[in-house]
Amino acid sequence: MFSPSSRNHSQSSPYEVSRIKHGTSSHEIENPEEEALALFRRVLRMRPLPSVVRFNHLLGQISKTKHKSVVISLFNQMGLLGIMPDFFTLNILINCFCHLNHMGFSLCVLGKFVKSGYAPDTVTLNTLMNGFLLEGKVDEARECFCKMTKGGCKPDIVTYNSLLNGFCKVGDTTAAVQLFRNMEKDRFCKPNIVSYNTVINDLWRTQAAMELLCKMQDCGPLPNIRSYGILLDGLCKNGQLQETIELFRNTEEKKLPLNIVIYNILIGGMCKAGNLVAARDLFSQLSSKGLQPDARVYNTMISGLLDGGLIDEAINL
DNA sequence: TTAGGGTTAG
Repeated sequence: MFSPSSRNHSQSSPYEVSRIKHGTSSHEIENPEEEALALFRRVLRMRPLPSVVRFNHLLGQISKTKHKSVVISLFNQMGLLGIMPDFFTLNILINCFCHLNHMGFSLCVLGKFVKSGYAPDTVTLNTLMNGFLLEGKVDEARECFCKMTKGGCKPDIVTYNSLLNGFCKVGDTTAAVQLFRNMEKDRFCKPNIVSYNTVINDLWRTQAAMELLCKMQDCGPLPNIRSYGILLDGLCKNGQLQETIELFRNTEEKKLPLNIVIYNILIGGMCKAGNLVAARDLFSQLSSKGLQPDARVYNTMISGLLDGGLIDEAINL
């Protein structure tokens, strides 16, 4: 039986936790979470007991409401009634432990998986890796990836992208690029737009980022507005004004849906370069493009004007 | 199939 201490819940019964949280009486069912819990309690009293599939349905529903420790408590109640967990139950349980930062318990369940004769699948792999990455444990995520794929688990695009993002977050660009190359070689799982944007976001200071964009334009997947946003931001940060303007024109030509973030990047870039005329021009274009300036754009424009000594204009903006 | 999950630009 699994019984980790919960960080977020008291020792009340699952149903009580739910009632307290939502302030309802025991007779009022107000949301799907309460409905699932009430149903679970009814199902526990049924004789003969329903199949494990029915229980999995309910556990899955409750798990989606983010009450992971409640799921674990219900799983234990199932055990007391002699309901054997199946492949799906165990994956749900692993997911709950991962979200509660109880990776030790997640690995215990994995052991139970193997002992019961189940082979962990892509869902198990992604869930475990996500658990490690949530804790910032990239090395453990990598080890998990290596061990499980060697053991026959097939990685999918999410497996790769999760690890890619993990490497980028800790600044391990070499590992990220290596993994990206492995994906390019993988016949079954080529990099997609998420993979490209993740790597471009990591390489924005380098020429390699622009080369990746060209590659996308030539061979696909086609870059989206976020790909351009990442690069425009990089060019602005590098002070490459001419390249910024060219790339922006390229974005316009491709008729990609320009948004307020793109304009804020450009306005900030122009202000930084001291080109307040261009910054003001971009700002004044917003309404004609159907875009509503938000607080951040105002902030960028006002800061630019103040830095340029145009105090009255900043006040009257 | 009942389970899981990825970029996140200002």
